[in-house]
Amino acid sequence: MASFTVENYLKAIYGLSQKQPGGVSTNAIAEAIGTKAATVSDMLKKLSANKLIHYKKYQGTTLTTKGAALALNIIRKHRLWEVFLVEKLDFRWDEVHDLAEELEHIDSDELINRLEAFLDNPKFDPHGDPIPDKSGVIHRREQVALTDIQVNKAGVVTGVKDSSKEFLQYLDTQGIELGNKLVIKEVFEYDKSRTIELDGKAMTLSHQVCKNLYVKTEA
Amino acid sequence: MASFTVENYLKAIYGLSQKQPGGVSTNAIAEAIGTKAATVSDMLKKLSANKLIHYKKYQGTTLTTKGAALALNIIRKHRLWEVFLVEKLDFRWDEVHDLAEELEHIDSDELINRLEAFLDNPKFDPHGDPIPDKSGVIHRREQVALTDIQVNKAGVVTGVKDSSKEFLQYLDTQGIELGNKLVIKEVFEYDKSRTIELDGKAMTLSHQVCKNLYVKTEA
DNA sequence: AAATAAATTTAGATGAGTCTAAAAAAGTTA
DNA sequence: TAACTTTTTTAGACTCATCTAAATTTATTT
Ligand SMILES: [Mn+2]
Ligand SMILES: [Mn+2]
Ligand SMILES: [Mn+2]
Ligand SMILES: [Mn+2]
Repeated sequence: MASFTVENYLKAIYGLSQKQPGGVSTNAIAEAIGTKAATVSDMLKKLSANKLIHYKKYQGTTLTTKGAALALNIIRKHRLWEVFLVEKLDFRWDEVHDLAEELEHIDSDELINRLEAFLDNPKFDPHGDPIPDKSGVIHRREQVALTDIQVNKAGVVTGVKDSSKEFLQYLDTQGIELGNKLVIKEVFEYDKSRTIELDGKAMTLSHQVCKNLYVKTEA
Repeated sequence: MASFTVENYLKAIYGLSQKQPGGVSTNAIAEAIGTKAATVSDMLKKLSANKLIHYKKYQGTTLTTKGAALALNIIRKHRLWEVFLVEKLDFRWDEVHDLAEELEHIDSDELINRLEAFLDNPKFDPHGDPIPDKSGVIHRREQVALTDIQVNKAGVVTGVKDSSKEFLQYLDTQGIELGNKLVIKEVFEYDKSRTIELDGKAMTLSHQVCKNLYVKTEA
């Protein structure tokens, strides 16, 4: 029903509102979508007219219930297609995002529900992000960044905060993947780097890397 | 690279040129795409400027090598997605066309080649239409319409000429599907209907139906 | 509280794809 | 051949999504 363009705006606003719950700025949307602020202003008027966002000039915007439902369905489709690409077509986790950006716009609930069943109802995508269910409900996992756990605390790698190709490929070079067990061995205050033991193997990770790696710690 | 719209024009021209090898008329394209002749005229100028078609005003159009290659790749994607939908997601053969119309525009050779391998390199789609290979080569099957074989001749159902929902669903009600073995028992000259034996079961088929059912006869 | 800077919106323009109505070309019939 | 019909193209207008440049509002500094 909604055009590709509208769907992309809604998805962008949804994503940004996770960080800026008070209202997403025009500039932030422009940057996320790769367009100009003037273009965004125009579009916000249209989205508002269609009751997809709450919008008052100069005040930033938030999704309406209707807008959020649409955004979540697109995210659901994006993540399920990513699972398909990795699990069934053997793509690597750093290769699937752009394809999913296209596939997410295929308009069929029946298709996505069958795909979900075909994939055995996965709850997380290849980057550890939760997959909204048919009603748009997301079950978030309790997980924390590696920077937030103490020395000698153990955990399992459950996701990435930065899912850029570059970061994912870096993790590949280090042999780090979802499901790995790790323990923090030492924190160097100097540069906040950490040495860890990952499935028995010792390695050093920069602060930058630790910030972007999520783990679930054992109760 | 080419827009959805351009891809749909190329596909339509390709399809129509199978019936009208001398050159496809503006009106025929308009009807196939569901648009107006004026719109098609405009588009033909653009396609011609992009060297995708041969075009002289008032003379009808044919695809260039470049245009045909693009069209065949879209057809390849369409048919492979249809196989996926039927074989992996358990859609019926009368349900997949519209979804494939969307999926065919996903722009990735890597994706479609992996999908092809995942499906075990099928040679035909769920309606019996041949799937072009990576280079755009189509291996056509020798098959004839049921109207073109003699009494007591046996054959195997290999495809449909009309792949409308209505016809496919009619075939479902009669239990006719690809792979069925049949023999023509009798032809009634009055209305050109035929009685056949299909996997042992006797039935009568109208001329209309026989025209649109393809079979491969045993040498 | 002014002045300045930054963010946002408006104004006006563009290109893709579409439409209706009118003109032109091609085809058919008398 | 001339008249009529059908097909195709052109002309002009519209929507959607975008842009640049200018105006306006809000935020920050002096
Ligand atoms: Mn992604
Ligand atoms: Mn998108
Ligand atoms: Mn089809
Ligand atoms: Mn299409």
